[in-house]
Amino acid sequence: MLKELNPLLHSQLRLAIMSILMNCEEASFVFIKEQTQATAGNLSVQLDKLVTAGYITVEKKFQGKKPLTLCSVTETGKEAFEEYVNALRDYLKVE
Amino acid sequence: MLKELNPLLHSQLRLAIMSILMNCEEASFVFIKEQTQATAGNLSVQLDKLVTAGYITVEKKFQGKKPLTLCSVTETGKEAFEEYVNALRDYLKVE
DNA sequence: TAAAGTAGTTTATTTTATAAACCAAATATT
DNA sequence: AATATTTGGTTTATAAAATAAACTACTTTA
Repeated sequence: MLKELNPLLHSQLRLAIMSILMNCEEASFVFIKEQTQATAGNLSVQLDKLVTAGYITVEKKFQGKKPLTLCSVTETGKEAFEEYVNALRDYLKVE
Repeated sequence: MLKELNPLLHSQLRLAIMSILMNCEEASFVFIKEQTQATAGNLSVQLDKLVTAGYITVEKKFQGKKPLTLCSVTETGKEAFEEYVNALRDYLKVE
């Protein structure tokens, strides 16, 4: 029987965000936006959902006079991502 | 840059259906329903979408007096599934 | 023969994703 | 020095998708 796929992670944009954050210590809003080609609005909404779930943290600072939003994945987020990947493997494997 | 994930395949239930069909020659409506734990209504709708996309074929017969709906993946479906898997790999890999 | 089960489909509702509109501050333009 | 324009976002509205509930038709069982 196939396992449930965490619906919070089974979304293209949120998965892309998590994928980026799993591969670096932190990433800015602008960087994630460029990498994912997402609109700012969509990105903002999806980041919020990941924050609410406790999968990422968001820090808002200033770089000189420009706002700078930095995101990074939490321990909970890492675990959820890894569990998702494991669940997904069963769907993808073809003998 | 991350590739687009085929939205028709990036759905838990449709992915599960395709996963099952990638691993056997054909599967019945009832079998897929059991394996996926989907409701009949939801399964019916999602099968239709896969048929419309040309990813699977559905044959309706009778087994004695009971209806028997058999599904199997098409060549187009196999290709789409493999492309999806490849695109997804980039999201999952963590160095 | 009435009730319950099987194998589905259709339709309505809820959830989700996405885009459009908006806001505040900084920088560039005439 | 007012006025666009750009940057870095958020909020809200709309479109699309998933899901569940209701329904159909036929069969089996009590």
